[in-house]
Amino acid sequence: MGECQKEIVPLPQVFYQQPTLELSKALLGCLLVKETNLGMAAGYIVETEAYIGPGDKAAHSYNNRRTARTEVMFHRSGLAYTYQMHTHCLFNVVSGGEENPEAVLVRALEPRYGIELMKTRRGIQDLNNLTNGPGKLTKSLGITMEDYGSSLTLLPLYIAKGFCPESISVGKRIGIDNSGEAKDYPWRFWITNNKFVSRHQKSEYEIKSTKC
DNA sequence: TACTAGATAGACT
DNA sequence: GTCTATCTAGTAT
Repeated sequence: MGECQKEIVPLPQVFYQQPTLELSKALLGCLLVKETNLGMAAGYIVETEAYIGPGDKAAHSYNNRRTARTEVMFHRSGLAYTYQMHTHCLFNVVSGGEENPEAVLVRALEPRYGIELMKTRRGIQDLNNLTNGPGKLTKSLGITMEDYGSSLTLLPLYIAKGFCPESISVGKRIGIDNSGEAKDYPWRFWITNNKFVSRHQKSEYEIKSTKC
């Protein structure tokens, strides 16, 4: 409302061609946008996890498992990989390039645009509880299985430039306790001290941002 | 902090 | 047909 949204445009394909771990960090601070006939909803990405293909037991594509569900992971980077989990839909960014099935899970957002719409979709008023989890953010933005395989460089679902985080924390991934040694890999990234992260956890280390 | 129910798609036998 | 799962919300301890 009254805010200047003119500069919100999708990031180019080349953005998605960096290595998955780099992409996971680069996505922090970016704006995830979904436009529907109800309006636009968007938030800054504040938490991600990397899932690195055939060698990662926690990844759906472990051991190059190629099924109807994981098919899109084998396609080009920058596509949306949505996945139904219990009653929720989770959103991943395909990475790694053709025939290299990697992905970045977006775990939490900081609400930015369309906040009233998000509250309506979630049926709650608490801003702090709106998008602080992978299932919550998809519901807030209206991301569904219909977005499976869509390009993030095109409307209605896309990622745009946001801000540059001062510090990034690194730790173990969440919710993959049955994945053997893979559960200890430090492939979770979040913006240090951001209150919208899904879970507060001790970081293994922190990265002071030098890019942007 | 710990547990449990909810309620569903996809993978596999 | 059976089992598992990148989760959430609610309740009990």
